[in-house]
Amino acid sequence: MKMLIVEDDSLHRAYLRDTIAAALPECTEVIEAADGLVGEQLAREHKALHIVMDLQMNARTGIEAARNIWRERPETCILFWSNYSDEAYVRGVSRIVPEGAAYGYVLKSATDARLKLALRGIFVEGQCVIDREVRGVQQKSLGHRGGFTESEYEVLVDIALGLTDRAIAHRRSLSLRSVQNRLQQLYDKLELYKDEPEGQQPSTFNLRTRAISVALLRKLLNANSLEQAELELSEWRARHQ
Amino acid sequence: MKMLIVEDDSLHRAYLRDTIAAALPECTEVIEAADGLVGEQLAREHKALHIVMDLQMNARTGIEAARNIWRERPETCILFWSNYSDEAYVRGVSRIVPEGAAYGYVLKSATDARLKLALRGIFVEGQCVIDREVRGVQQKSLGHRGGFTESEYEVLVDIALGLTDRAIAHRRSLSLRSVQNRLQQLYDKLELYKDEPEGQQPSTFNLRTRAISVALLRKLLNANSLEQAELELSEWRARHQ
DNA sequence: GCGACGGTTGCGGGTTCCCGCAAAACATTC
DNA sequence: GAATGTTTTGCGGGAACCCGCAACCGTCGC
Repeated sequence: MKMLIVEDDSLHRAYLRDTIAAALPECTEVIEAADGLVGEQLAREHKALHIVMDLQMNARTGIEAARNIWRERPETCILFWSNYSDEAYVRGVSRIVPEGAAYGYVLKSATDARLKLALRGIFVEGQCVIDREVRGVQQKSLGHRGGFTESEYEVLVDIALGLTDRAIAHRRSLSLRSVQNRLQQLYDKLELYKDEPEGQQPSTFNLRTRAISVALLRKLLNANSLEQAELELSEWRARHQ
Repeated sequence: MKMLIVEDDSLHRAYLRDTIAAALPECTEVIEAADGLVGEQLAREHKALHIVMDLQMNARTGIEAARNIWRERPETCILFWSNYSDEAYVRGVSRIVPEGAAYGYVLKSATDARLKLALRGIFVEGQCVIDREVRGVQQKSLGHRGGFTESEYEVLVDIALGLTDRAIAHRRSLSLRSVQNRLQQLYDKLELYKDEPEGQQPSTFNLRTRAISVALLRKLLNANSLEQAELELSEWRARHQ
């Protein structure tokens, strides 16, 4: 079995190497990459089918790298090993995992035992292994309890990119009014009206920017997801001269 | 010499412990904390005067913890050891370091040798040791080459929190128009007009939200600094019922 | 004293945004 | 097909925002 490690922190890389050696004696070869870009290349060269991947790297995000790798070889098994369980990450991952692929999402704060279990589960048994904390976030984002629909999430990203209503309408092929409706739903679900003072004085908050603010605080968005979205936006803008 | 380590990642904590033992043989006692909150408490209990501190922890940010510690004992020496050199962090740190205190800012990607040098420089010689990359950011933010003045930075934070012009004016004791002037300077310096298409068609970007977006992309702001600012805002709002 | 300069404030108009109201389009169910 | 619910769209008004213009201050240097 060949294993590829994609992780920018050398300490964590060393730890992974040791833990993999201990948990997977059948693993004969370990390759390492320090960022998503070379990770992608190595995966291609070595036709690696087993990958442990950090999210949050400079040259290329773990999510981007994984998407490209899965595009070429959808049967690849990938274990995402991250510090955070931000909804932005969880959403990003489940958006790209191909039909029936085995993958995992384990937090770096997990114990040795948890990580080893996940390694065996994914790479030997072909299971999906998702940490409890992560699972919680996943459920919330998909289930209807305060979760956001795909279209609401789309407009959230769009206003976070700084687009106007009109631009969003154009991009998503909607009428102006529909965009504004979605925004309203978004404002409702984010509970922007909660922390407004009671009185009738003009409100302290600009809803549009406040929405971005609380989305960031709630980890619905993060810097990485924004960067990604920015890329997609400029691609789109290039296509539509 | 007594040393306090405040760092949430156990691997990094172990690495620090080893490196400190190697670089500072005069260090007789090492205490550890896994987040800012207990870091603060331990600093108080042990009257620690030498601290290595991570930024970016859950319970309490390194910056908050350091501010509180320095408030009590301004002669404490603190080495900030962080993954990133975001302007938001650098600004946050230099905002709280007391007159004449010895401190350091070293990136986690630095080599062993660099870290050891910094440890001796700060804790033995009482120097300030700032990594080159960090220094670059610091200069830019203070020097006038595209840097932001304190007041521009203030309004940037305020709109990122989602405040209206009126609310900002109230908070900062300015007229409405002055706030809008500052916003305009901000928009200029962020070069929001750059990536607008030439034509006369209505612009694709909402300046106010776009400003937040590019500030995040440029690391002028990050999730931590926003959280912090959110706290200060709610304190302020409590004071003004 | 005086002109120059940067920062502040008021005014006004054009645009965008927020959102209630109601009609239309589509999907569900009986 | 009739009844019901959901989503989309247009209209319109009030508020907030962007910003040019002009007047008003304080601080310099001379």
